[in-house]
Amino acid sequence: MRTRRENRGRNAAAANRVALIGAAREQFASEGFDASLSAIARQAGVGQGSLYRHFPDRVSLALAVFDDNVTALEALAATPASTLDDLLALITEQTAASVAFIDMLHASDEDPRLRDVVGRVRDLLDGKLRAARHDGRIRPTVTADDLLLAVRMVAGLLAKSVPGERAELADRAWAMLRPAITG
Amino acid sequence: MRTRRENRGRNAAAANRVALIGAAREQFASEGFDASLSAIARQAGVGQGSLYRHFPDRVSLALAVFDDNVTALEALAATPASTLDDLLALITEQTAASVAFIDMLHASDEDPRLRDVVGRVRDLLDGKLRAARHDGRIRPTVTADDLLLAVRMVAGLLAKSVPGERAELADRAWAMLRPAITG
DNA sequence: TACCAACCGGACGGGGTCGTCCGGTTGATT
DNA sequence: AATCAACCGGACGACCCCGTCCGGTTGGTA
Repeated sequence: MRTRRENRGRNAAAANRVALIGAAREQFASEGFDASLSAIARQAGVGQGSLYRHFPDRVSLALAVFDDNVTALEALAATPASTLDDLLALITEQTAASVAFIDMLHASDEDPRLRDVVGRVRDLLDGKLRAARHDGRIRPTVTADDLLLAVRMVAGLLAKSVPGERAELADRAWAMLRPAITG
Repeated sequence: MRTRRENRGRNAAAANRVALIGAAREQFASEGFDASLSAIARQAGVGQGSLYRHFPDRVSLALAVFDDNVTALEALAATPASTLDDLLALITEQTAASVAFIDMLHASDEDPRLRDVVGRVRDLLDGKLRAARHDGRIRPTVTADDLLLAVRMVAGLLAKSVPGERAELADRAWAMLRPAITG
């Protein structure tokens, strides 16, 4: 929460943008994708006007927040040493950290920008899956869509649970799902 | 949606109650546990006042709606011929039919009445699980809590999906989870 | 210094919900 | 017919959110 005096004037734009993204990250994390935009502006110490000037709609704000997440996933996947399990673990960690990221993974929403995010995640899973088919013990019938389904199941479980219990719940959930993947 | 004239007067109470439960069932099904109470009263063709007179709070209305669901589950479980799979199938069917029932199954909520509902479901799963340990092929380490976890995973998946896709999604989800149960 | 483009905060209108409160209707009872 | 307990619908005040609009501030520039 920034003070209200320092963010006026000509070159406050960049700082305001950063503050908005930070506040949005927190609100999205706890409240989900439908978090109140007013609350985000409030927490950022910024007027409603500035919020809408920087981010014309809720989706563009969400993309600014969660692009970091997907970028981190892509960076991990690009490391040849990283395994499919590593990737699933990071996704799980990210979902545990933010209800809105869970919401984005489901994206039954119509906005194509949100579907693109899911597409990127799916592609990463697909890539690692192909690599793992050779290296590890992967059940041959498993598809990338199956993996995405599993991710969504775990995510949906975490969505409606107390943050403190998420890590343990995720472990139990993956313990049940892993046999279906590794055979 | 009832007409507005027939539900005045001294003995309209019972009819209003029925209309409210019906409207609530529909609204809860599509909007989830947080459905608008105003909308429910509106759809029932009943004033706000009557809604709150019959059901002082949202939970009591939800209980009136979903007691039927749990009763049906208990009836099925009481049939000796019914299997654990039958029970899981009916639960899945009920969750697919109502977002609010999904919400109730998670009940990270503090209200003890909601937790009781989950408790009843858990007990049913526990009973059938014990029976199935003798009859069918059940992995011995599986507990009732594991089953509840699986149910919640599938439910959480269905919660954020288009109703039309739910049946197929549920099938795929259970296909992945079944190995963890039957071993 | 005087100007002004760029940017800002927050008020505002429109819309929704919640829960309460009350005047009005109904029909059983006397 | 007169009464009145039981019950009803919906208005109402308090609250919140969304998205726009505008007067006000800032600081670079001439």
